Amino acid sequence: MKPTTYAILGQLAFRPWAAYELVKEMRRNFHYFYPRAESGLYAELKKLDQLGLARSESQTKGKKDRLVYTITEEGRKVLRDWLNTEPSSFHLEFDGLLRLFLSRFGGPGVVQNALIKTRLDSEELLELAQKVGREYLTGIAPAQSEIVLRACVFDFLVHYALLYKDWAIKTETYLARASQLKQEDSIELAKDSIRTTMKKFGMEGAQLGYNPTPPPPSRGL
Amino acid sequence: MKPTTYAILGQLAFRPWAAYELVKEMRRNFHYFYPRAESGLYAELKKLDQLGLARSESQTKGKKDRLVYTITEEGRKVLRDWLNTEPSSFHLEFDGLLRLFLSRFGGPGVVQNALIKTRLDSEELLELAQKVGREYLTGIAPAQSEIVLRACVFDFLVHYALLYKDWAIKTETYLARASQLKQEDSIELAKDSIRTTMKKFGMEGAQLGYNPTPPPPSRGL
DNA sequence: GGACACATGTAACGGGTTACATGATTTC
DNA sequence: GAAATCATGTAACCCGTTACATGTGTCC
Repeated sequence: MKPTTYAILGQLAFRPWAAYELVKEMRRNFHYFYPRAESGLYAELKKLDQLGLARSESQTKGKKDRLVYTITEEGRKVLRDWLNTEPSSFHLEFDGLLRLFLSRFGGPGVVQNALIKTRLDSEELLELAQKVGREYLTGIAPAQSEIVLRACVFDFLVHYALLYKDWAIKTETYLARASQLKQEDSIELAKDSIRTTMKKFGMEGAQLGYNPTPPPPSRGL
Repeated sequence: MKPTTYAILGQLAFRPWAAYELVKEMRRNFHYFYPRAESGLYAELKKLDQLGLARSESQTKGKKDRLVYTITEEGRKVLRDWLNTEPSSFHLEFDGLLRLFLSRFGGPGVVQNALIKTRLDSEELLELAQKVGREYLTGIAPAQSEIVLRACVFDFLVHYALLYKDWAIKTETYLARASQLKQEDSIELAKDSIRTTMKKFGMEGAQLGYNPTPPPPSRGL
């Protein structure tokens, strides 16, 4: 019983699904916070059947047979038990940030690349979120009756996407600025940035290393 | 050559490290956006040596020998090449959100559990971030000279942590409120939430499904 | 001198992905 | 009727984790 199993079982708990539809729905629902390769899902469904947690029934649609899976009582019980289990922590892998971190060992395009990729991906997510949001508002979403819970997921996902987008944009600006400064000034800029973030969120220590009277930048004349 | 390899190689590019220190530093640096089991890192170091991307030299500290790894020219080249490669997308696994999504199939504590766990984890990250931030501001951070780039990472991580914390808190409130409403009202609440989020971020379609004159809640008398 | 954290691994296991395979169905 | 897309898998592989194993400083 691996986590993936429960994700599928959970999706099955809403209603019976034909394999393909189930897979598509899971992509739509989980892709951004619980991504799994589609091939794995088909395999997992077979196993659920073998274990007696779901039953498959062949239905004819058009000329092709398709397997429709239904959760069993046993399946519901297993799912319920898992849900009463301790959740594990969120877990992120952010390649772009790693590259930024190491960017001084690469060519000049590394940072740009990482930030652009981040922005594009976040925008893709935002598109999707927008589409889904509209569906719920117009009442045509496939899981309309689940709207109360789904609104939480929606909310998370939108803010999550915006985190990346905003970060990518502001970081681009920040690094562009920093690259035009003398080293010591760029260091001050960095400290300012850290200080600002800390202050913004009420973290203690934000006043550290503060230069009380920064010499005004001498402009000509 | 897997991503982990490059992460280590990258860390090695800053300076030579004794295995243990390297592992600790990587934990500190990458744990929240590129987590890897420590045992794997030791194994990976050996492989870097075999491949000629790093060289290990035994040094004596106290009475015990420790291997100190240094990146080679070849290693730097490999790292550089990788950095010029396309980054992959960010990739999140958020068990808590999955559980929230499926919470109606579990007992009553599921949602609470998921939200509490989320908040605790986010607070842990915030603690760490605060500590690191202070180190940079006071100038005692181990990679002080990297401050310009690290400030970006810091910024991301703080906002990332706050995303979870804020979300957990507001979701708790939202769901508590929703659970006290009649079903139709909770649906309106959900739609409002979706609408608000969409509007807040300038997404089109936020006006959909809007009930122009919601009947004022009738209060007694 | 017993306990506990430090420091470094290794062997086995397992979950998940990649890449491919195959028929059916629609499209032009 | 050729090409593309739908629908469903499967077999191989690989990356990473878990769970241990072992010696060594260090603290009371």
